[in-house]
Amino acid sequence: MIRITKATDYGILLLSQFARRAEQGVMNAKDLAGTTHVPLPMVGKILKMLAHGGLLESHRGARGGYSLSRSPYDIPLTQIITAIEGPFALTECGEGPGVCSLEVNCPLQSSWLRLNEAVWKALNDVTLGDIASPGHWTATITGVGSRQAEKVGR
Amino acid sequence: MIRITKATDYGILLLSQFARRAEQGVMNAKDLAGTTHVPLPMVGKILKMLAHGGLLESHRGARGGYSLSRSPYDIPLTQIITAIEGPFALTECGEGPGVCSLEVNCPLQSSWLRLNEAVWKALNDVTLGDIASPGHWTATITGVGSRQAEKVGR
DNA sequence: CATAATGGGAGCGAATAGGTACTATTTATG
DNA sequence: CATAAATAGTACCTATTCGCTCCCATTATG
Repeated sequence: MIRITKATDYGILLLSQFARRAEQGVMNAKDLAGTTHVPLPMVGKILKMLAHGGLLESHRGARGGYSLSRSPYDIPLTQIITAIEGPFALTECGEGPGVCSLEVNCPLQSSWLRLNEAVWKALNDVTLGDIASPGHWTATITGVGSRQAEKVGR
Repeated sequence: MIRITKATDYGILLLSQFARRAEQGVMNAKDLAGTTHVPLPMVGKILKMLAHGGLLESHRGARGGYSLSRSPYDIPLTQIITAIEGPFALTECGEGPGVCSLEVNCPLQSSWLRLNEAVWKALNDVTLGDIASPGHWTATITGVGSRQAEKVGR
C-alpha cells in the first residue's frame, strides 16, 4: 500500500525527539524508549542504522548515546528513509537496468524513473525540522504530469 | 522501500496496453498475457480488480474482454493504485485516528497527514496517458517543505 | 576494574506478497 | 439449443519480508 516500514516510522519519531530537545545534546536508547514508548531493542537497532547513515553521531561507553550530526533543517526525509530502508525505488525498474524481467519490451521504464524522481523530490524537500515542529510548512505540489492545472479530484 | 506492489506494477503495464491500443477496443486476458509476458492467472486477477475499481469495463461471454472506461488522460495514477492496493497511506497514521498505538503523545500525526497528501498529489497529477506515451511530461515539484528554493542535493 | 552504553550480528514468529487453481456465470455463434 | 469462450468470485499455497528479541563484543567513564 505504498507503505514506509514501521522501522522508518519509528526512526522519524526518534529523530524528532532529538530535533526538539536539541539542548540535551546526547540521548541514549533507554531514555528514548521511555519517552517514545517504542520497544527498547527496536530503538537500539534503529539508532544504529541512523548513525550508520550519518544522521546521528554515536558516543560509546558509559554516559554515551547519540546526537544529531547537523541541523534538523539539513536532514531531508529522503536521507532518513534511505538510511533505514535502503535505496529509494517505487518499483524494481527504479533500481537500475537488468532487474526487471520484462525489461526488453517494457515501455514504462523511463516513466517509472521520472515518477520515482517526482516522489523523491517531494520527500526530499521536507526536512526533519519541518516535521518536528508542525504548523510551519504546507505541502503544495505543482507542475507534475498533465493535470497540473486541473482540480485535484478525489 | 516505499514500494508499490508487483500487482500494481503489472496493472499499470496492462492499462498502458489499453491506452496505446485504444483502437482495438476490447482485449482479453489471454492476449494481454501474451503481449506483456505477465503470467495469465495474474492478468486475470488484476483485470478483475481494475474493473472493480471502475477503470475498466468488462464484457463477459465469448469474444468478451475488457476496455478502458474513459480516456487515459482521465485516469490518475492514484486511482490505479487504490484500485489494486486499497486506501493510500504512507503510515498507519494516515488511515485515520485510533490506529496508531503511540497516538496520544505522537506529535507527528498532522505532519504525516500532510506528507501523505503531498505524495498523493504528486501521483494524482500523473495520468495513465502520461505514462503510456513517454516523453511528453516532466516531473517538476516545487513548494514542498522548507527546502523548496534550495539545491536538491545528492 | 566495575559499570554503562553502543556495535554487530543471529534468529524467530507472524503477516503479507506473489502466484495458482477451481467452479460458477454470462454471452456470441453455428 | 448446444457449445465454446470469456469473465466473476473465491479459496488456497508458498516464499519472502516485517517486526521484534536476544546475545556478546567493544568502548568509554569514573
